Amino acid sequence: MIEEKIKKLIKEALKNLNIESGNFSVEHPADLTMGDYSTNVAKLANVKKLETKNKRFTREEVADMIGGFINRNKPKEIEKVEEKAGFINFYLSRKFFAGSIEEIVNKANNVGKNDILSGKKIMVEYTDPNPFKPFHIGHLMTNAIGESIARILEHSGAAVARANYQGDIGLHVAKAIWGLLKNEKLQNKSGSHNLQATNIGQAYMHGAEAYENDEDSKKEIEEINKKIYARNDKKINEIYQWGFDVTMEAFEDLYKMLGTKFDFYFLESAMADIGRDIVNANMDKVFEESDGATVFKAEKHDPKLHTRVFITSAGLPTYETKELGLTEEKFKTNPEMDLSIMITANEQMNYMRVVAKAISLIHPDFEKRMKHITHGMMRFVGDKMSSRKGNVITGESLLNDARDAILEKMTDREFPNEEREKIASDVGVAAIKYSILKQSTGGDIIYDFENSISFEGDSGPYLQYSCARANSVLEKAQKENILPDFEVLPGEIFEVEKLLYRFPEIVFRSASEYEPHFIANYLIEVARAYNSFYGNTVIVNKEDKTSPYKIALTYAFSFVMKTGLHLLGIEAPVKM
RNA sequence: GCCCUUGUAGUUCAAUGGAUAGAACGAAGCUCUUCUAAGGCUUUGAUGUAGGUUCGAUUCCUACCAAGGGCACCA
Repeated sequence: MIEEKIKKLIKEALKNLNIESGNFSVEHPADLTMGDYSTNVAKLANVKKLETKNKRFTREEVADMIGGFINRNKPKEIEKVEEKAGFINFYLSRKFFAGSIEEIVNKANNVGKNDILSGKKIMVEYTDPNPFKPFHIGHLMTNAIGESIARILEHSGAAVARANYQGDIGLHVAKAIWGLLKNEKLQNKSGSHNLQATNIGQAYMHGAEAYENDEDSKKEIEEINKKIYARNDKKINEIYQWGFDVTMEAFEDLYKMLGTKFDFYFLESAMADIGRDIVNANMDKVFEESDGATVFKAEKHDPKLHTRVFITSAGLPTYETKELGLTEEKFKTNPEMDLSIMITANEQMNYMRVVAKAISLIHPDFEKRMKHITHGMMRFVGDKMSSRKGNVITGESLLNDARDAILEKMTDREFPNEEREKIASDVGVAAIKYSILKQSTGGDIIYDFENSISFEGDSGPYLQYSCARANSVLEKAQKENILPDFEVLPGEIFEVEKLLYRFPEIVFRSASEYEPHFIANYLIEVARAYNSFYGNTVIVNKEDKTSPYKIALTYAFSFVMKTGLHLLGIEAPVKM
C-alpha cells in the first residue's frame, strides 16, 4: 500500500532529521491539484531540539526540511514532494497510476473487495412492508439502503442473509379487512396483482379513516382484530388469506424489479406467541404489571429511556413483544450469526432502544450482536403529493412513473421492445435509488418527484450513461482490434486515474460506517472525470500509440463503475 | 417539559479537526464532419446565533434560536 509507504518514509525523515512529531495523518487532499497524498506532520512537529536562541523554525521551514529529505529518498511511485502552507504534498508518478490501472483491469469485477468481514455471518433486515397496506415510498427507501448495505458487507467478505419482517397481523390488517367487508367491490379478484394490491390499500385507508372518526366502526374494527388473532371466523379467515396472498405476490414483483432476493421471511403473527412466552418467563425480573397491562419500565435502567407497553390490558401483544420474539427467532434460526442488523425509519429509534434494553436484560450475549440503523423520512416538497397520473404516490406508482418517463426519453433510440422495457425499468430504479443513497442515511429526504426521476447531473442514470458510453468505446476498440496495454504511456496523468485507485478505500469506509453514500458520491466524481476524459480525448485511435493504454483505462473505469453501481443495488445496462 | 435527529449557495445534497468549504439543479454563454449531447467547457453564489477547546472548527463542547421525530396499551 502506497499510503503505508509514505508513512514509513515520513517516519524515516523524522528520525534522520532528529525531529519529533505527534500522531500525524496521511490523507488525500480535498483538491487534486494539491497532490495525491498530503500530511500535516510539519504542523505537529516539535523542533525545539534544533532551535537556538537566534533561530526559530516556522512550520513552512519544517515542512521544507522533511519534504526535502523525502525528495532525496523517494521511491519510484512518487514523482515529487512539495511544501505548501505547512503541509507536505505527495504527487504520485505516471508509473504508479499505470500500475494501479493494470491492477484494476486484472481484478475486473472483484475490484474493491476486502476481507475485513471475512468469515462473518450477518443478517440484514430491511424493507418490512405490511400485507394489506400499500408499498409506500418509505419502504422503497428502506429497501434501497438495506440492499446496498447488504451488498457492501458482502464485498467486504461477509456472508449476508437478507431478511424481511412483515406485519401480517395487527390493527392495520383489521382496518383493511373492515374496509373490504364494507365494500366488496374492492375485493377485485380478476385484475392484476398490482391493481388488487392498490384496492386493498384503498380498503385500508377507508378503515383507518373510520377508526379515527367513528366510534361504532372503531369497535367493529377492534372486534375484527380479535377474530384475526383467534382465527375463529371463517369469512374473515378467507378474506385474510386472499388479501395476504395478493399483497405478498405484488411485493415479490417489486423486489424483483428492485434487485432484492430475501433469504428469510419473518411474519409478525408467528412472533407474537414467542414474544409472549419471553415476557411471561421474565415477569417481575424485567416486566411488571401496570394498569392491567404488562410494561417494561426502561427508565429504571437508563434515565434516557421510557416505559413501554408489551402486553395490552386487552391481553394482546404489542409490536415490542413481537420484536422480542423476532430477535429470539433470528438467533435461533442462525445460531452462529455474528451480527444482526435492522434498518428502519428514525421514528422507530426511540422505542427500539427500549426494546433493545429489554433484550439486553434477557440475553446479555445478544446486545453486542445487534445493530439498529435508522434512516430519515421522505418528506414532500410543496403539495406535489400526487404522481404523474394524479394518484397518491406509492412506491409502486413511483417506480412505474419513473420507468414511463425513461421510455419517453428513449423513443428516439433504437432497441428491441423487450430490451427497451428492461432498460427503462433499470434506469428508473437507478434514478430513485440514487436519489435516496446519495445522501447520508440518517437525514430526511426532501422529496421532489421530478427531481427523483431526473436523468441529468447528479443522478443514477448519469452513472449508468457514463458506463454505457465506456462500453461503446470498448466495443469500438474490439472492432478495430486494439487491445488494452500498458507499454506506451501518455505523458499526461488524467484526473480519472487519480480517482480510480481510491475505490477500495471508499468501499472500506462504506462498510465500516454502514454508509452507501460514500460510494454514491465517489462514483459521481469518477464518472465526471471519465466523461471529461472522454469529451477531450479520442480514445480509440490507430494512429495514437497510447490508445491501448487509454482503452485499458476505459476498462478500469467500467469495472469500477459497474461494481460501484452493484454496491448501490443498481444495474448497469450495457446500452441505454 | 424530557429524550433523539438535523441546521452549509435561491433549491437539494457533500466535506475521516486541516489548505481557496465541493457537486448538482436553477440562471447566462459556448460545444456534435470524433467512440451515445442522458455528454463536455466557461461564468455566477453558502457554514442559524453567541461563547469555549485547538497551531487550526462546517466538524468537538456549552447555551440559545429553528425544523422534524419520540415520550403507556398503534406500528
